[in-house]
Amino acid sequence: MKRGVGQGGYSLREKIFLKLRQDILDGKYKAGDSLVELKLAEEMGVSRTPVREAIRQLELEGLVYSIPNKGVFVEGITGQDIEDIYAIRECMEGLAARWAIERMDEQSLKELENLCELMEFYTGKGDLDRVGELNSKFHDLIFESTKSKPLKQILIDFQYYIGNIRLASLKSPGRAEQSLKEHKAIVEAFKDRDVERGERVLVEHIRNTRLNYEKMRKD
Amino acid sequence: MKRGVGQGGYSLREKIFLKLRQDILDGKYKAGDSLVELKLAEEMGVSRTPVREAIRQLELEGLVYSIPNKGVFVEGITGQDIEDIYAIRECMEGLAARWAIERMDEQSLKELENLCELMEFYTGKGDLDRVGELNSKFHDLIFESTKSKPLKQILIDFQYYIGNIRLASLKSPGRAEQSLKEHKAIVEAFKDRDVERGERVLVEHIRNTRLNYEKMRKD
DNA sequence: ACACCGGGGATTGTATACAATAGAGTCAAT
DNA sequence: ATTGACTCTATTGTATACAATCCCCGGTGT
Repeated sequence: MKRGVGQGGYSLREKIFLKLRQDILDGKYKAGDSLVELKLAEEMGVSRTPVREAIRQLELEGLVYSIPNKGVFVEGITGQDIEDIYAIRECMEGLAARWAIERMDEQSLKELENLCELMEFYTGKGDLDRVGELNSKFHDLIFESTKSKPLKQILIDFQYYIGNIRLASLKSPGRAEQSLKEHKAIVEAFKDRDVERGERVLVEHIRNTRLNYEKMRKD
Repeated sequence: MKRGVGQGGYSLREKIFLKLRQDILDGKYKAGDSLVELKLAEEMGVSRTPVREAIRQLELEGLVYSIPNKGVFVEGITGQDIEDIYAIRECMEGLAARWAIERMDEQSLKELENLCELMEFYTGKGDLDRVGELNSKFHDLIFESTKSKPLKQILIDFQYYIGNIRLASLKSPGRAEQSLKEHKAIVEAFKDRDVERGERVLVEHIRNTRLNYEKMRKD
């Protein structure tokens, strides 16, 4: 069996989906660009079939739109979308905090603490890419701990959408240190199983992230 | 060109996607049932290709999960999922109300009012199926008016998920009349462009819907 | 100059053919 | 009887072939 995208436990379709999504989110394809199945297939050394399937999924996620018999076009996400996503997260992360605190087991709590310590370590070293990665894992773990399929689905998707933005935001001066403090406060509240406080500090963390993004956008 | 699913402006894939999703939501396929591409394709008189694409989309929505080279299985939505969805909507519809009131144009407002009047008419006639349909349109119009792609995407999907539940709930004694009152209050607040009040009555409406659902579930 | 119409290329939509894999059942060796 | 290897079937994964559609573009008549 020939392969053009490299192995790794995923099917071709899945790998292509992830790659295309990342490329769109990275801005490699801009809004309005057309994605031609055959062209993509050749670039990746596969047939049209898995490419099509990946595109259908992107379509459902709203990252591309397709005009029958004409082509599919990148929709991308706009600045407005990102603002909206932050606003939505401010609502939903409160819920996430509550459910997670109520339902999280001890092991996950330990893991959360551990992630926070790692973030501290890499923040000290100034390796912000790694910090961003841990940051994602941190929040993913909270989402996972809510044990709520619908909530997880939304928040994880959003997390991908704004991943790059958040990383850039993390690199603005002083933000990484502030962010670390906020994460520590979250861990403390979670460890105390204090729903009220957990909700408050997590929502505040999201708000600060958003404010930092808005400040950054002006420059 | 032969067709086995009937025409209607949609591609085969899209029709199959909608049909499968409806069947899962209707409980025609229960959780754990396996969906075999070839079988479905033959049942619908089409080839595997569009069936596959539809299944990939269902997978992304979380309604089925697929084990490579083994099969795809229905995940469905559980009672817990529905409760979660109501909780999430209670958060998000507040946001939706605010944005919709701020951004809705006069024409949509008129349409909203009109939908409400139609609901009154059919509630009087006791045609609750029709009322349920209008109900969906009513809320869809609000979502649309937020002009927010991320918010729309979430709420419209959720609306599909719980569509059947809501319809059943609407048929419990007295609920239709109560629901109508709440919709009228929503329209009034929207017409006055009163964000505070709009947010309050819409969230309250969702909460009542949820409470009614929970009451109904006990019987 | 301009509206109309038709050919042909580009692109997607659908069907089919072939490859790879997982798992169940069988059968022989111990 | 148990275990281990092996074949065989069901199913998905991928590639390719063919059909339908859209639209650009050039020709033609007025």
